[in-house]
Amino acid sequence: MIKKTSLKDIAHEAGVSIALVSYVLNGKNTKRINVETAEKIKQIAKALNYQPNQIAKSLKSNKTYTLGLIVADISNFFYSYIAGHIEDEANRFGYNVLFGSAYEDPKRFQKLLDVMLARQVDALILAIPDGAEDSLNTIKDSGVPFVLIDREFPEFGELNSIVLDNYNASASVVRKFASLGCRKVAAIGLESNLFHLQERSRGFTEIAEQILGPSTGKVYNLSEGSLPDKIQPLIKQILEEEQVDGICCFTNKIAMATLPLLLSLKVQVPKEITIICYDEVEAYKLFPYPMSFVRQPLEEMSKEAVRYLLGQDKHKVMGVRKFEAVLIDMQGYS
Amino acid sequence: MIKKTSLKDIAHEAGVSIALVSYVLNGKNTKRINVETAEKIKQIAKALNYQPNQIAKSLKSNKTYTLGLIVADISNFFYSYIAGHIEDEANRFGYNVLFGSAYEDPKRFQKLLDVMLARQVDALILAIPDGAEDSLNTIKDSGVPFVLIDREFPEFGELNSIVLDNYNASASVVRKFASLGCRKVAAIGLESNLFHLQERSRGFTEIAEQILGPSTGKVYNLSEGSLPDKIQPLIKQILEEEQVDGICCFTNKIAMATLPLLLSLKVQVPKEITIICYDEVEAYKLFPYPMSFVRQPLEEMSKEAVRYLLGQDKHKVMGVRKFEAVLIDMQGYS
DNA sequence: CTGAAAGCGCTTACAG
DNA sequence: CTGAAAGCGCTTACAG
Repeated sequence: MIKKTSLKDIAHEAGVSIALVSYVLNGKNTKRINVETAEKIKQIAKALNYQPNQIAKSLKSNKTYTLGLIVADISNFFYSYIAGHIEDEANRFGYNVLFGSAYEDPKRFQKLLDVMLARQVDALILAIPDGAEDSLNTIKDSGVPFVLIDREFPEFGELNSIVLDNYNASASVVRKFASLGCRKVAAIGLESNLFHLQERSRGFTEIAEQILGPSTGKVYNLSEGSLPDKIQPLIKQILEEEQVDGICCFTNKIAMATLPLLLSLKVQVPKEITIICYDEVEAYKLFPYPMSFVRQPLEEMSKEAVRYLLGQDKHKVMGVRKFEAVLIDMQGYS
Repeated sequence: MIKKTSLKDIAHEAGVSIALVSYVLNGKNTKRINVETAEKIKQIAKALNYQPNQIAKSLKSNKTYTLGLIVADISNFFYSYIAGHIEDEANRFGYNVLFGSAYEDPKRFQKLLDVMLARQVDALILAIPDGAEDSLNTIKDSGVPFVLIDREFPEFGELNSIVLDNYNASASVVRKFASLGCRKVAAIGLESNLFHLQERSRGFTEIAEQILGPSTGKVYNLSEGSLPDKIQPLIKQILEEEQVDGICCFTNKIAMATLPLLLSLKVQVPKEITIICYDEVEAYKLFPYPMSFVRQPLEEMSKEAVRYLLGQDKHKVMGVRKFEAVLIDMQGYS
């Protein structure tokens, strides 16, 4: 019960060599093997409930059929949704997924990365934190195929990256605001050097300037940790002092801090303020007022990452692949 | 860059045996080794950026430092939250987590299980689906330490399980309804033989009978797939024909189908109906009316599972450990 | 048609 | 103080 059966056990039982058992069970050199011997071996393997030891296989083949996935936080729906689709697609290729959350901490990220490389993962899908550019060297030096997801680092050349076209997404957010009659909008973002967030800001400000006029699209950045404390004064400031009539939340975390606040402050949505958020969460279904959100094609993006890594093309350079967002309108129930 | 450095490389470079390098790098037999040789070896290891191959280590040691986690659906917050805490705690023990979603499908579950066992995971944390009792034999025969999470199978003896005290949780739900003045309540559950769901039903019906009177606590079960279609007629029936004044949703999925419906039907909460849901989700923060929910101590439960498996006690039988729920009141913003 | 042998990268009891 | 050797469970070129 504790001892697992190995090729040796089967070989012993069948009175043949280990090599032969290996050939039979793997269906190799199959034509030159005595049919009866083969049958007998298979019988015994089944009877002993043989399960090949993947560790031993991996040592020989240098393939672990394991995909390493490092996200910011698996308990954030954005990443768990991605993780689910990555797993599904990986399974299709006979792969399993080893995951880790780096919580946007470069040290934790590097540690997870080291562990995954030591475990000889065949490929990596990574949401690299801000400030972990050093880890890029580890990754490149390892020679393990990788794709960055939801992150890009243009200053490091054309790294394989699967990202939203964030500039464009923000542009369509601003256009949506304009079409809903907004005159002056604001966005709440995160204090971060991450390029994809910068792009959100840049698109927001530039397009606001372009279609609503100068200084109509300010972006206010908070640190993730200070959200609970600082979001309320910020919202008040934006609404009262800045006379803004449209707010865009740049992440679902920010949205989940902002929306309850609007409810408790009894701000009239969308009469006083129009709301557009990045990233779909189920929670929006409970928000009683009309709002819109930016949907990333996450399923497609996840699967694309896996297909690239496990398909034919892993040794070609993919470079940066941008996906277009879809803006979704929600009516609310008020 | 592609070729990883091995003990052999270091040994060659240092002009010593592989064994010696292994001893030095693992700090074994350390006192009987020439200090200078040791230093030299360490230098070279560092210079060549040596990372031990875990696969080879595992083959020898029969330890993979991998924890297998099979949940119903990683993209459901309930499980991704658990997964996050399991990972954190596992990391603390030097372990990594291989995960899979079985989507409540016994075949998928068995397949994931087989793969994880073939990969020689050191321990398993499992949310076994309804109808996958056969897999229990695979698990037991493997001899791999395991804990069921959020599931229990009393008909199979005292399997290690970490669960909510679901009977008690439902009891406190009913008491809460009563204290809020409800006279006749109903619950919406899932068509399933899973014991923990049965217990929720049993506690609900029995305690309702006890404190509100006969036939005051019916449970309506829907299949997960039919939720989108059948929830609306069911809610209408419950409200209009059955004259119920309190509804309990037995899972967060059911809650996320029911609550938006109440909004769109403009049902007055809590005037017409009082709502209590199982399992916390962030979304409740956006629900504009007062409601209550059953909070499972998931962090503690997750960590307990890991500690049992990776700590001292893994070869003792843990049996069923029940955790008590906490009922949380939410004011809403209406 | 089948087997002995080498080897994947490590560890460790044993011998010197 | 150090090394040769066996072995973890597999695969596979080679020999017969």
